[in-house]
Amino acid sequence: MLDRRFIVENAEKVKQNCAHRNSPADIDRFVALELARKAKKTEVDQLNQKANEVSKSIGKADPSQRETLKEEGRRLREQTAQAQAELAQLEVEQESIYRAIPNMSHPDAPIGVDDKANLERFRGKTTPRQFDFKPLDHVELGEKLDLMDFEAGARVAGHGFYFLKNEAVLLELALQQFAVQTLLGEGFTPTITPDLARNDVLEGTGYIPRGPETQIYSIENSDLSLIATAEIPLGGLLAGQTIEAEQLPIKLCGISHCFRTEAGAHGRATRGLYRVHQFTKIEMFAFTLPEQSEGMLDYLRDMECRLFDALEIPYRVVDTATGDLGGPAYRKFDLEAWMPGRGEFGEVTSTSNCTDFQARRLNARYKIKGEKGTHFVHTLNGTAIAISRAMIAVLENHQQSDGSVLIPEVLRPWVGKERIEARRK
RNA sequence: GGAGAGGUGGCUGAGUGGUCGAAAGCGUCGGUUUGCUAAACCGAUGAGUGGCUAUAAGCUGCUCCGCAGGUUCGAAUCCUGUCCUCUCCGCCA
Repeated sequence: MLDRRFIVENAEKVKQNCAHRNSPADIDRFVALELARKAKKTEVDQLNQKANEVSKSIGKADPSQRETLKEEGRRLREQTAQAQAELAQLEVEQESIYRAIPNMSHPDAPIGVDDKANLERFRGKTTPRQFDFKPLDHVELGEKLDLMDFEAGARVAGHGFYFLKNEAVLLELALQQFAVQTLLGEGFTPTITPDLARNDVLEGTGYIPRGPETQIYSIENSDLSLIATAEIPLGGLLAGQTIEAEQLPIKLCGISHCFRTEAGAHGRATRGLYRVHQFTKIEMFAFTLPEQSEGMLDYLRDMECRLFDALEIPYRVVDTATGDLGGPAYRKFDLEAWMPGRGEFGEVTSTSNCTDFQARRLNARYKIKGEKGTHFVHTLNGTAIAISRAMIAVLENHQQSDGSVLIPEVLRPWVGKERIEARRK
């Protein structure tokens, strides 16, 4: 969330930003409520002050005075309770608007209401291959090479679930190893996170666990949900904590399963591994000082480029338009890999600078030695490798005319072979 | 799953109704001492959020002792609920 005072003092800017980001939040109403809230809070404080004074005096008072003072105290506490109730009412209304206000946007982010305004910034080192045969998509490849079983997945858990088999399993583990080892070399602390998290952690990171549009599976009779990304538990890592400024930046690598209901996503791009309910993801996450976050975003994006360049996968880097940023992101870059089977680019990574938007809700702060007070950290997240989508790109880009798939050089140590041979069934 | 113990400031830990935002120790910061380091000694040292003054510093209100309620003029302290942690037992990869 944004700073309340910032909203009041920059109402016009915030309003314009909301327009750019398709947010219906009523900023004028919010500002009015904020002023009313402050006034009411002052009233509550003053009543409390009087009541406290009376309460304190009773202990020292002459016994004959006590009953009169008690009566006075009772009366003041009643008034306080009344004012407090009014304050709470204001806060409830304000909160619902507050939650709908998105983060501010980076001045260089392309302005536009949806993903059509996204701007391609540059391309990866690998250029798309010219195939001298008709490339298959990963589902066909998977079937021919016996790498995935979607039917069995559906029998066991429904549409959107799958079994990985044979080399696909080796490939998944290899992609994990490759990503983790690369990040390890860059000083990221590797973690395996819980795959479930409390709903307040979800909310702190900007995910909404309930409601008709939710992407989140929640666990019945508990306040736990399955995580949609390791960003959630990693953000929660410092929830409610205050750390020393010199510990920043903190670079984390989180390995987790990700679960998404994909509500309302039926129809397009649901074939195969592209849009599934469960996948493994290696995620990068960073806590930084405010002045470090812009540089860190570039760094995370460059890490993603490095990984996909090394996998010899063609991609483009897209600067996400304001209307497509979601709530918490200040700026976001996506890598879209070329997927020959689909004949189009498909999103494989996404990295965001959330500035202090998540930190404020998570209450993650830092303090500078020798200085009074605390400040909110900045949080950033970025996909290192989302296995299912990376697997699509690897299989489709590295398929050969004889039906086999060449394993990218960097994965061979972990796959243990250089090629997935076409099978003779 | 069963039984028990406990959640207090950066940490350890005292505090059972008013003088408690909270002892003491550790840590941290500043100073004295010192050839240097260490030690010793002295002093300072929680956070959030408003207001006043304002270069800065400062002054001041309110809130916060896991969280939410309740009792009371008054709650870290009493009551209820809830979450979490730890120990033991059982079960289990």
